[in-house]
Amino acid sequence: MSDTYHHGNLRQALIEAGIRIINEQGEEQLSLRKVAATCEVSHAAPYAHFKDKEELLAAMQNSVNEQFTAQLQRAIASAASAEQKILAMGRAYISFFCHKPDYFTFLFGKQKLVAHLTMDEEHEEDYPPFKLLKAVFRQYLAESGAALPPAEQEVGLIKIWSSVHGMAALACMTGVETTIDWEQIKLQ
Amino acid sequence: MSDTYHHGNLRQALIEAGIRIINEQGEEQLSLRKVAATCEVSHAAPYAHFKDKEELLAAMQNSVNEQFTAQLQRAIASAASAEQKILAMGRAYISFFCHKPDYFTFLFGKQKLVAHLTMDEEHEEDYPPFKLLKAVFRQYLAESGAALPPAEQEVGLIKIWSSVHGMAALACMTGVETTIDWEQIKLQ
DNA sequence: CATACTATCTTTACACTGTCAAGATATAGA
DNA sequence: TCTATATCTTGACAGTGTAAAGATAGTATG
Repeated sequence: MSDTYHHGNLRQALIEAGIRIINEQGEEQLSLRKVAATCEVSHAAPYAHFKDKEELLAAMQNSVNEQFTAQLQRAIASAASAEQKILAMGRAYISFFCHKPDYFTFLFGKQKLVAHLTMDEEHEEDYPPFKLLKAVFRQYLAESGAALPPAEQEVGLIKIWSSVHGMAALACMTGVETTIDWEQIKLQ
Repeated sequence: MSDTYHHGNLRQALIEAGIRIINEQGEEQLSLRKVAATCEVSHAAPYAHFKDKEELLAAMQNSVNEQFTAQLQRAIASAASAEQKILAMGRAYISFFCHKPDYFTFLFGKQKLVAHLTMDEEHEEDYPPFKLLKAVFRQYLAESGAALPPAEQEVGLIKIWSSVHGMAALACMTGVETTIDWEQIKLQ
């Protein structure tokens, strides 16, 4: 199969066009027909390369994940110890998605909630469950007598929330809830 | 405006029907027309109560969040210290979504990725970035000389991943990246 | 070279979606 | 009783994913 068939390499072109649309217009604006039109091809042409819309989406995610993995790999290359590598991965992880925020929602979903994850009291009313955790966390800080600066308070809060959230995700999807030792969640 | 107008209380009925559809058929199967049909009402009737499909979705999320908050509140009621409350909230958080897994994806998005968050080597090939973290984490365990049981290994891994993931979400959505002290991510 | 074969792409069609506009209907208030 | 308003129905439209049938162009086989 040649490289300059009817279109050239439509499969790859569709993947790249889809990713470009997501970055420029957001995921909810992505449709098979629009991707096909971007490649100047009929609306049913993608079905020669992908069984589904889902299969194109999966191919797009694979492509993004390759870039993501490459960046992580680059980050740990120069780190000495494993602990350093973990920290470097954390930085690279966040850096990657900060430069391409649409990739984050594309890979992980909506996630709008986390915008409320700050300790300031302005967005207090936004997300009730998190408001509750904030209040309890302030109480915890008071009890433990620690006078942390605001930035560190935020980090502590995020650590708790994201740990629990990640565990809930794991437990929901895999059902391994009972194997988790909850005492491990404790602060510090 | 009476309580037994044409339909009774269509607004509430639509919200409940929508939630039921999500629990029984999944979110991707939810459509305005199907919700309307479930309430035995014409396909345009919801527009008397909701401007958008999005507005109905938001109302449904509010309803679920109310249940969620109530369960968290119940959990912390009997806890003595703030630290105990945080742990109780963590347990209640996970318990809530374990009993209604579709609520989790409904509120937080896809999240299928986290199914790979186990330390067993079977799903190793699933998600390359996470595979990388797993390898580095094993290396870290070896370096630190700790012989943790598998369950605790998983918890450590989840703590790191979910912390970084949660911080990436925060940084992407709010742009507060620079205020975070990364040294805090360290293990323990 | 001629033929058959296969991958690729187009055209047409269908059911389904969200949304809007115009009209019907029933309740509330004057 | 009359009017106004909220609620609901009907009908329409553009856009969606997808399947079927046909056209086209490359590849392989004789």
